[in-house]
Amino acid sequence: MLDTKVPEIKDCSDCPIRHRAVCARCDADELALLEDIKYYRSFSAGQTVMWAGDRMDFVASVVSGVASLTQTMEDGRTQMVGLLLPSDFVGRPGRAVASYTVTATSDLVTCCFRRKPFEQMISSTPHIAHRLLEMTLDELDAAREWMLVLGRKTAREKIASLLAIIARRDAIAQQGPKTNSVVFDLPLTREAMADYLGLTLETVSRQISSLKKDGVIALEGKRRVIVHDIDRLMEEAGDDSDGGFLS
Amino acid sequence: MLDTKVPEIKDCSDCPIRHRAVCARCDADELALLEDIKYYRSFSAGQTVMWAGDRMDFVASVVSGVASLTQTMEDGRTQMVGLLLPSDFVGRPGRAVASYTVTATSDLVTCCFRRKPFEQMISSTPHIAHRLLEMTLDELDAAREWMLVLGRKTAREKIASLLAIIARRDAIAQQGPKTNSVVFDLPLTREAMADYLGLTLETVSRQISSLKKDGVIALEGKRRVIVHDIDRLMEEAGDDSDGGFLS
DNA sequence: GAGTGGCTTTGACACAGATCAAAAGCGGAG
DNA sequence: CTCCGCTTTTGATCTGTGTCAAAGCCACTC
Repeated sequence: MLDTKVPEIKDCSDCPIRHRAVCARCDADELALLEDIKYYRSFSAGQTVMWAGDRMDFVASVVSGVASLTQTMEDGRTQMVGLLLPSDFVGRPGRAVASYTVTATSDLVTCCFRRKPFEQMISSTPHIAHRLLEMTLDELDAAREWMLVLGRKTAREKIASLLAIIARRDAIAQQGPKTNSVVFDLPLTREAMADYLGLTLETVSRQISSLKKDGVIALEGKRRVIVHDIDRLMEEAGDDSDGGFLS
Repeated sequence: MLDTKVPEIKDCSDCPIRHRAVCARCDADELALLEDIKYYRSFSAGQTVMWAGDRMDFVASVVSGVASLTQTMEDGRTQMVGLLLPSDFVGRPGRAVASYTVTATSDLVTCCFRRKPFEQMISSTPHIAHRLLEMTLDELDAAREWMLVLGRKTAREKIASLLAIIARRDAIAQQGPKTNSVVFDLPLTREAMADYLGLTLETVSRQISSLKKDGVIALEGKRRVIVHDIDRLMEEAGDDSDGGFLS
């Protein structure tokens, strides 16, 4: 498979992630500077965007689709260490070599910035530096949340946690009237879920079947998930179901 | 136990972490501004510095000692999500409520900054903002490294990884002529190690005994560890022993 | 419509690490 | 010196998840 879709967006003002990405705080002048150093790239599902250890001459924002960050040990054990959704940032300013392998989990469009000029803009444009700090702090929180999942939760709780996270994100993105039920497509294969959760794909499959049998979720095909009662799912995840407000 | 030692440092120029903490890049003028909003606080080993959910009116740098960040589930399962060493930063600018419980693992001295004025300084002082971004990116890398340990390593590899990290830090701090052997004190109890590694304390104890039996490490008392061959330890940790340069 | 390849499910069994229990080591208080 | 409380070690057993193997399902191609 090769790159297929050419993205239709050309201008930042049409951009679907304009108000959430690194550029969120930029004013018109700043945006104009960014326009000069940016270019779009698309990848189809399964393609590797970059290998750990590769030289990396750009940083990027995810415009649409899902990408994953993974680490692999010599014997092949792999752990996903990040799930990149639209508006998330890829790459590390100040570092020339990629630390993680980045893979397009679904078809993917990125907005790339040449690294050197972008680094200069970080120094000269507080709006970008500040937004990047904020996003990095959010990612650090997410990583720490994930450490609890990896270190202390059972297989069933791990699956429920992952489903809850995706469900929550979709609930926010689709801003419907708030209900107790959500329907969404899993953007990950069983194997990718296993790599995210520190499990084997067989265990993932078994636990999904078990949650289905117990009526916590329902499936339509292999990928579409129906959650009738989010609170129930959160309970299965071992999280405070009331969001911690009342306790 | 109550606070005991009063810190001797009063001035930033004597400060042992002056060149590594958030203030590393500050010039004399900027330092003077920081001096106005800072104060030292000490904690003795075992004391809780702040509880998850507490209102938090300061951020801080660890000056000396070790602190840990932990998350706890309702049923008591605990996961350490960060190990804070001298120069590390505590707290999140822009957030009024602590996300994690912070505990002094050893006797601890912190340099605290009142949160509001510190946040203003982030906006007005690029040197601080930039250094904080850099430190946050480093912590994110460390958290992701740790996700691999939690998700994919065996108990023995987890212990070896933790020892390797502490050994590496000590080797750097003590800047001796580079040898293949290191001696250091564990700043953590078996239980704290278990909470860091997602294991039980019994498993931690057994694996340490096993590494000792196999000659990978030696112990002097319960806390002092002697590593004769760091490469051997790195191998046990499942990491690239050559640091990835040759492969 | 049969064949192919990728993903997913299910089953049988093995084992690493958890759990439960007890004893040993060690430092501080009286 | 002895007692007490805390941490650590060690032992016996249990169990959740991994491993190995086979079959099912689905989309696509020829």
